Amino acid sequence: MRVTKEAKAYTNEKIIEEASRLFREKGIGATSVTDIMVAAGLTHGGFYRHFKSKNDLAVTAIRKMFDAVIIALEEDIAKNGAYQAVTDYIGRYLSMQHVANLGKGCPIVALGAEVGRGGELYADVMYEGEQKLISLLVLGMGDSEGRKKAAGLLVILVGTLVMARSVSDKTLIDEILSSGRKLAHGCLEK
Amino acid sequence: MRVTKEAKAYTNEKIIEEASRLFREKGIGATSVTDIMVAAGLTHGGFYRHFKSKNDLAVTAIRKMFDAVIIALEEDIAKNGAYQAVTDYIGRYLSMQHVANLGKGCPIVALGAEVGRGGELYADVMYEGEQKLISLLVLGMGDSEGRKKAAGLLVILVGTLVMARSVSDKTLIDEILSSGRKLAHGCLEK
DNA sequence: ACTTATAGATGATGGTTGTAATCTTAATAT
DNA sequence: ATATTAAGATTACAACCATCATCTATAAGT
Repeated sequence: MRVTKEAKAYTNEKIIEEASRLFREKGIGATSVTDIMVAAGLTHGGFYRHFKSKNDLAVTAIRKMFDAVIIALEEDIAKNGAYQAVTDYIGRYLSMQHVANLGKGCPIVALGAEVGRGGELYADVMYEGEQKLISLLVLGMGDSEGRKKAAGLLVILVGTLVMARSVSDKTLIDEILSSGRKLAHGCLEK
Repeated sequence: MRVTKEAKAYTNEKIIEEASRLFREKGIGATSVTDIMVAAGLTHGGFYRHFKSKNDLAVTAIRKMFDAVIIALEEDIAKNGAYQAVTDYIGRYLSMQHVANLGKGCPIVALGAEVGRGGELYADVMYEGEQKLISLLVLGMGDSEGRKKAAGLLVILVGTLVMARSVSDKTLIDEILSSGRKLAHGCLEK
């Protein structure tokens, strides 16, 4: 049964949305096309009317994940100024909620290792997203050598979250997070 | 055909060895039992004479990966002193070779995200390995608050490598690595 | 020497995977 | 109003997957 253009556009967005949640929750390889379509309330058959392949969707979904982070950060910068926005960002990033909420979390942490194995397939989207994110973080840094320092901040955030998620003891997670926060705030000084 | 005890022990070790390479190269989920057994020069059937399940092997293999790092670091400490050994470790960790050589690299970077999704399955081995590694890194740190600083150093190493591997442009990788090195050496001061 | 235990090979299990063909139905284009 | 197009459902595919049962040949225990 054919549907309206609007309905198709809605479906398309829904697929991307569910995919970007599932990919982060379970990994790209461990998420099947059927998983995604069922989550979107459809059967698997219609998938290829929307995307050329699962990899095609994955690239689109990763771009979407970065966009969400970037738009939220931009808005916060516009509202509260860059320094406050980046400080907030650190707080959110290195929170227990971010450790637990795989599906909405940072794509670098969730997918970095997996896309690193995929050769050139995902390198471009990751590069683009990371660069845009760093550009925004720069605005909140002290100043000189801002870009290098911002990249350093992102490295600390990513490393902390990967390590926090790799263990399960809450007390230990707290320790890792607080250690990461200290390092991260050190990046903002001067 | 039954084989000698020695032959079985050799096979057992070979399976673990090939698995720890393949798991890091392709991920645990993307590596099949058959992949591992073929790499070890056998067919898939004998696998369950050695391990109760694929997950059982994965836990063993992860422990082995950490052990290799830890033993090498201990030896370097014994030979050249802790400060020099940790400095060397940073150099090796944040090298182009480590970015490229997935199969022999740091298990936290290669598997951190994937085991983070596996619930309690792998949390203990990861915890153990990370703690032992941090204990050794402490020896090379300035002194006071050594453990917290060592954890911070490991966070920086992990974050840098995850990011470096997520992109493919050599120049960019170099930039990320050099930025990580600067941060890492900053941890050693004072 | 003879029995038993078992490492590894072969083959089957029931399941899942990404992708493609075909069908149905209703939205568009004419 | 009719013809065409295409979104999504159904079904089919060939290829995998982890695990298990069975077979074999031989090492280990007696």
